[in-house]
Amino acid sequence: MSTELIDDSHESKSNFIHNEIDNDLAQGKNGGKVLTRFPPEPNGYLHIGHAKSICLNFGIAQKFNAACNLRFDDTNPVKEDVEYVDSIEADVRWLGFNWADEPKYASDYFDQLYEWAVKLIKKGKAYVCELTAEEIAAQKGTPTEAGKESPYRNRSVEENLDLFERMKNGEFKDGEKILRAKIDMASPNMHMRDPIMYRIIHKHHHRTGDKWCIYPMYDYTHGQSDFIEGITHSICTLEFEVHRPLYNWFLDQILEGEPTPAARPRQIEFARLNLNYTVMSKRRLLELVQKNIVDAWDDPRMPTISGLRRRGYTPESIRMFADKVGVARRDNVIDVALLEYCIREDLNKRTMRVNAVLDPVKLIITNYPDDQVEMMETINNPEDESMGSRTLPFCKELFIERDDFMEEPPKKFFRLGPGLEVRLKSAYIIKCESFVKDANGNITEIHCTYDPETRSGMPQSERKVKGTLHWVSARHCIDAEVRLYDRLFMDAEPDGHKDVDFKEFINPDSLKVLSNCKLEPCMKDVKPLDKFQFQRLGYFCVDTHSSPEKLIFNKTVGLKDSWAKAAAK
RNA sequence: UGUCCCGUUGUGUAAUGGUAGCACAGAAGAUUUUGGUUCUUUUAGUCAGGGUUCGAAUCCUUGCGGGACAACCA
Repeated sequence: MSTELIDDSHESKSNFIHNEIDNDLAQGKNGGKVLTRFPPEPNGYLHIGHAKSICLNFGIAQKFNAACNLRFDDTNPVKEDVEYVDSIEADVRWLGFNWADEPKYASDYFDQLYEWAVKLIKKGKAYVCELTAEEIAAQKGTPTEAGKESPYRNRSVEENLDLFERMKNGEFKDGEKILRAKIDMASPNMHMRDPIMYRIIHKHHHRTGDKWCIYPMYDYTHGQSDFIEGITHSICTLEFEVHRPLYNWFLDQILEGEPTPAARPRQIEFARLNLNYTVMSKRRLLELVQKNIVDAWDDPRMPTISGLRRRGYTPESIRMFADKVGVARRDNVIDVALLEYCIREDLNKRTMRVNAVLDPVKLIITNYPDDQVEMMETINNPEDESMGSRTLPFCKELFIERDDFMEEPPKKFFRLGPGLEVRLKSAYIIKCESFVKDANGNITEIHCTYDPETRSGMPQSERKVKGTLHWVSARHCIDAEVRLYDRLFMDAEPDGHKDVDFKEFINPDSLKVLSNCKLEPCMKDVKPLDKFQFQRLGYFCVDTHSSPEKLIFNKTVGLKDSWAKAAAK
């Protein structure tokens, strides 16, 4: 396949966030500086929704000649793992983006965060609380009803300082005490009702080891991490909009009294991506993996970046997709057809066309010399002349697709049937004379004659015939396994039903393994992730578990099939 | 029965008070040694009412609809 990269860096269309940044720049904010960040929690693999965010954040960096940080929000050692850190770095790089400097970690800021927490305590803005999780939930109130104040809320600064220090020193068990911000239990914003800043977790952390047994909550960490890094624009999804006042409150407290406070990040929210016929939450995806409903995080049916990669998607196609879905604030569900359009668009330009017969039936050319073999020249990619041509062997015994023959074909069937004529791509025009069936009524052989004057390139080959079929030589072809995929869920929004678990909608036929596929001999040296168009069928990608002894292909996406559409009517 | 956010063809996204456009999907046709590609053509939209204005998708207002928020998750 072509290794030429498609430069799509200038295609990126504008969106409301770009406009806001333009406005900020025009007003001279941040001294003309722009810095964004992509802040995943390393508790799962990245999915296509993250790809949207990655393209947005790194895309802003490209557009404004700025940089984008990769920062791991690793504040919860219970759920996080280096496996995820590694996969996230690999996925971002594979998508084609480079972050500024080394990857950053919220855990790099634990010391600073601790210092600031002490400062808040000293200001009387934070206190150690001993309520249980249940008690806190009970006294938190509801969105329409104010909460109650904790009985520990008015401890002295000295006592809070002492207790917090002892929390840090490991004197208490998990859950015994927490540090809370002292804000307003009656706030209409639930996040302002004395949110938790620190909790006790006696657990080894992938970066800080056993240094800490108290870990800051996301809400106490995220805004300050952005501030520390000098992020100018904190782009995040809509659900964090209600957190914004809290982030601002923390920064207000921390920066109060600072002589020349540094610029603060501006948070701008956008609507997360939803794709129909799949789920898009790490929790759901984890469940699919853990319950072995799919192979792994990189199962080709998964909407993960690694799954799409293994399925045969290219970084260019995913970037094109991110660009086409746009960025806005209203809820959206994107049709997978758009994703499929993007990958077809890309693969059409770059993949070599090869002959592959997925469900083979033997075709015998009765008037072709028994031992003759001809090498037929064929073009590698009609969309790209520079990809050249190759030859493939033709002989008396071929395989064609079982679908390409009908015993009693309807009128508009432009393929093979008794008495019908078709062209064999890059070879001869043949005519079906007869066929053979076994005891079960399955067709085992199709007998045809060929017209020697119609070899491709000869004048007689110009003759009009209705259909052109792909084929392989039965004496030269190689075997392969081909995996066909269908959508993982049968419902357009499997996660959108209040009373039905999303797993109820799993498509039992989402994977179909074809083990008797025949490929033309040029395919014997393919490498994992090599991509091809199987002529007339679709785009296929060599699986990561494929080997020369056992070739395995994944179907990325089918070609548009107007015949299937017409036949279905 | 709180606060906040959001309603533009089927789906997504533009139009920053001045011609409602683009893409995908759908339909019809042309071309084609892939029923692919490419190229034409085409269907279809401003949630509803009221107001401001010469002029409203855009501003105001009321209603309707959708979403977010009550983890020692992020």
